[in-house]
Amino acid sequence: MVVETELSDAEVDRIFHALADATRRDILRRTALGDASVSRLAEAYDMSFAAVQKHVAVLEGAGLVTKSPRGRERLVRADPATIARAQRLLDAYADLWRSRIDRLDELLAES
Amino acid sequence: MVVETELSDAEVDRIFHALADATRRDILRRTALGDASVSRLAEAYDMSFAAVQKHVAVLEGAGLVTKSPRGRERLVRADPATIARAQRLLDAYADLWRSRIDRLDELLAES
DNA sequence: GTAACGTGCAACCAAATGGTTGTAGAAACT
DNA sequence: AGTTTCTACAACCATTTGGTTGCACGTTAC
Repeated sequence: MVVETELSDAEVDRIFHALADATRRDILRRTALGDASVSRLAEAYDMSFAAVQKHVAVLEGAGLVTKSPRGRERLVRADPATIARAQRLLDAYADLWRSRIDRLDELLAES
Repeated sequence: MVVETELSDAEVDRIFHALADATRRDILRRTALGDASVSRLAEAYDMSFAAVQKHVAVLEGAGLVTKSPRGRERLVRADPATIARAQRLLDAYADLWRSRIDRLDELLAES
């Protein structure tokens, strides 16, 4: 059974903030396809290793990826559970919209 | 028929950045439930009218809400199409993860 | 043991963010 | 006509962000 923790505003902030950068979305894409070390990821972008390290830290702080030591390197892997949580957040807004449409339909039906 | 425009990195940046703030998410929630003027929205938050105005501008820049003049006020309404686009973006990452699982399953099946 | 590699972290810097106050214009009310 | 309401926008300010370089430390390779 899934625990389904409640997300605080700050946590949701971190998730969407982490997704609001093309480099971080690309890192998420790569690590969703397969684990990669930080230096391996850094090779792919036109910026310093430290910059990529910071991006990974932002993703990690949002819970979108986890890091596990493997020898001298750290393997970065995407956490699908957090992605699923973000999806459900957007579902909630879509639901609000649908409920609004339903209410408008009711009002129109009453006339 | 739906046009289904391709989203640029900058547009996706704006969508997720707009969602990365609790006040803006609440504005989106309120306007999804029903249109509201900027000043009506501003009453709900403990900050200046100008600050709320800026938040609405960020949501508008991301395409998550639209503003239409109604007398001297501007009605803010949520745009469900952009919310749906954001959902599909997250779907894409979830799909990547699923394809990875599938590949791992194949590898295990081969052994 | 020494050199090279991978990582983490601090210090620094320019630009963006999120808030403020103030000013000004258009629409509505009396 | 004059006042109030709603909105827009500029200027300003503190903090955060996203990048840099440099240094320290553990791990692997020779």
